[in-house]
Amino acid sequence: MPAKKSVSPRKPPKRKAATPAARPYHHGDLREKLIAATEALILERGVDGFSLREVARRAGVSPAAPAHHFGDTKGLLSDVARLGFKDFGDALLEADRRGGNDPAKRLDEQGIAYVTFALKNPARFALMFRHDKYDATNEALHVVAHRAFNALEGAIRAVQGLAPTDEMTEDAYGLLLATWSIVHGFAHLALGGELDDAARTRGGKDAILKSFLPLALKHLPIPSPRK
Amino acid sequence: MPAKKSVSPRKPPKRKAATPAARPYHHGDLREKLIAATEALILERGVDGFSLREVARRAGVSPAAPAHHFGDTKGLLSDVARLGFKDFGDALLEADRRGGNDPAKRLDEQGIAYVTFALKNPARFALMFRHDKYDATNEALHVVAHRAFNALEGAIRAVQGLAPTDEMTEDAYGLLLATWSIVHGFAHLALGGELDDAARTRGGKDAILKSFLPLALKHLPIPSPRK
DNA sequence: GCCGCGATCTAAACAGTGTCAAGTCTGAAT
DNA sequence: ATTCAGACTTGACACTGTTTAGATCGCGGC
Repeated sequence: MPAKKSVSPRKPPKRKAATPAARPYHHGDLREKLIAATEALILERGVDGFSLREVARRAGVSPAAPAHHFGDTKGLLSDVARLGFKDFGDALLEADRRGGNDPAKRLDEQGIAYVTFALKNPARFALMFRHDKYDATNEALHVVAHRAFNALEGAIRAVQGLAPTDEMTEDAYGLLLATWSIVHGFAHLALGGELDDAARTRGGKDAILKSFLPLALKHLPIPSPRK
Repeated sequence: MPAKKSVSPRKPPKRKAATPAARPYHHGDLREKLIAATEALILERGVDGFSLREVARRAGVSPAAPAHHFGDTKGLLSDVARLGFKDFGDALLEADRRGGNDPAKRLDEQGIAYVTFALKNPARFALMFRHDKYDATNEALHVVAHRAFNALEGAIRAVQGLAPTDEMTEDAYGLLLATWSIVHGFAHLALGGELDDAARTRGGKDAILKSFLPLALKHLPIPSPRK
């Protein structure tokens, strides 16, 4: 880094350099760059290994630069979490679509998609459910999070034969809780490494998704489309 | 703090103060004091709000004092987690005992105990499943953690009619996964505040434990003793 | 043409963190 | 009585997030 600068003692104060975007003071895409750097960093070091200064360092700006775009650390992480919830909701809705007209299949596909997303995007998923790390009052975030949740509730309603406007019955709510709990818990156990020992003895690397998850989901009393 | 010291310019180097344990340099119970302070602190500020210096401050010692008893921060948190797993295992085994000879009741009681422990000891529970916060290679910790897990597996075996020496069938392992996932997921959702909105509209403060949890557990296909 | 101006970024500082190296104190055994 | 190992303190270092003041850029209005 310093090698580059040592050539010219100070940046030549010419009005315009030969190349238009040689070393722009404004580089314009800093916001996106910071978000990308954040996602890479939490993937490498985990949510708690995140450091605002390290992100700024990777983006090639000063430690105070991110503040202008995101306010503070929580602001940046809120935006990353928001993007995570967006993709998460997309994945669930896509799975729901795959279920077609079969309510049980819709639910089954969503359950698989829920856990799959968590395992394919461990850092984002971990961040998304670490409420202390981002701003809970962020409205845009709340919207996409609710959208993802509603995908699940929609399938539950279909399974129970409820119209979207019907009030949730106790039984329907219980099933919603059970389903959400089981996929959420499975994702947490898998991400926490709690299933690694078992995976080592009972099949290969991806036994968790391919074998364990269906095994567990089979025990939810939904008329299973896949037996 | 300084007010106390300003009275005497320096501690009088008398051999023995009038009161034997007036301001002992060694106070002997620092280890326990640090653990207690840690549990209080993570309860107040969450696992991430923990600070080794703050704990030392509360125990009335210098920032470097804990190092001698626990090595580093992870050492201290490992011990706190270990104690948590000890009590957790106790709670599960006690619930198992309450189940008597009814395998389904044993499992049901353990499920309730699992979530109840999490909600009554939110900070400890959160720490216990934050593997990055403590030393994973800690042997004593691994022992008590495994003990808690075995309580659950024991009930599953009983439900499936397997002897303790029998190999777990696929179905039994699936049920174990499903049960663990559902209680673990439920606990995480509840602790994350994910159920608070629903709890507000569907019953009072403790609707989560008294209403939601049985509602969810009912959907596990175990011959329920309480129907 | 240029000039100001808001947006963007830097530099320096502050309070806080965990950990380490040295040094000081203490209680007890020798 | 002196030694001595353990318990603890002191001071330092490198790191963190955030704030303040100032430098720089690009663009719209004159």
